[in-house]
Amino acid sequence: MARDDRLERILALVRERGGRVTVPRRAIVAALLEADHHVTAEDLAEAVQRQYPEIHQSTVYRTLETLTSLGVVDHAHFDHGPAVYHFTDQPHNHLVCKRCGRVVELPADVLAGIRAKVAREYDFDLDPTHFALAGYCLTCRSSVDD
Amino acid sequence: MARDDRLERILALVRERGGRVTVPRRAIVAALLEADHHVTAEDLAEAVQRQYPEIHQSTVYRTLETLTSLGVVDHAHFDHGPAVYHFTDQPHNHLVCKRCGRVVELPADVLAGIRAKVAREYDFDLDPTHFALAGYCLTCRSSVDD
DNA sequence: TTCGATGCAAATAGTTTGCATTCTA
DNA sequence: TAGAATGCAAACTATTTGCATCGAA
Repeated sequence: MARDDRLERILALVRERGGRVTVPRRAIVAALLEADHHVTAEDLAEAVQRQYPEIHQSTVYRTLETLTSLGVVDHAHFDHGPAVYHFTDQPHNHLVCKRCGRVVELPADVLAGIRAKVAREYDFDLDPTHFALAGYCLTCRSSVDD
Repeated sequence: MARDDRLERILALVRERGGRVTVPRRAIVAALLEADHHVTAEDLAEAVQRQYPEIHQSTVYRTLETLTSLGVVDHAHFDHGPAVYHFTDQPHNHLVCKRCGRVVELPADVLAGIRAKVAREYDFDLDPTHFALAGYCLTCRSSVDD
């Protein structure tokens, strides 16, 4: 299946960079492929530990760091709370409600205009997906009372 | 001077809400008025402690929380590292370089268009100043090598 | 058989909380 | 003088690091 192909392709990248393909790395990448959405390092550790209980959280963090430097993985910050990891090939933004914490997804192209403008006028290459965008969802918006 | 007026106005707000005006609160608000720019809770604690060494960090956090719920103060998150506090009457965005950490300011109106669009199409009232926007500054952009 | 990766424990950074005490209103 | 705010210490969450050991290449 395509998922296995992706797994092998990523592991090959690791090798090409002089990295080693280990049981934990394979398991962590596989878990990320399976989750593939808004997972924290802790989520991943849990998933991986169902099969390999001895794999440590710090290994998960280190592997995610490695994958990040390979450009395969990136993370985003939601309001307070842990970072969430995702593959770099599906860029999208997150809107996080400051009141209820609900997360709304936003296709990356919605911010394309701003990105161009900021590049032009501020010499800054925006990666608008890195941080979530905060605000209030419709429900909480109407109940804001302060 | 105008700064003292602002101080008193803010403290009056605290009182109106049933809060109490104490020495620490006065000192913390004064310190924030003096700094008024990209200050962390720790910065504020330090500033305040030069005059009142016994004022504790946790009091600073609690006071900032109070001021936030009054709508006077807000904070923003830069890439990793502590939150920075500012008054709500000077909204602006921050662009933070993922490589060198440099912070570029962006007038709030640059994102006004997006804000309207997101409100219209996603029923979400964006507060784009809450999180910094990440990316690469011109200098680091040209030296990105991974 | 070397050196990169791991497991574990401990450190770290930023922030929050419980509780007895203090002091504003 | 009631109860809000404080100081202090301790807890907590997310993440990083040092180091001895293990195992992929």
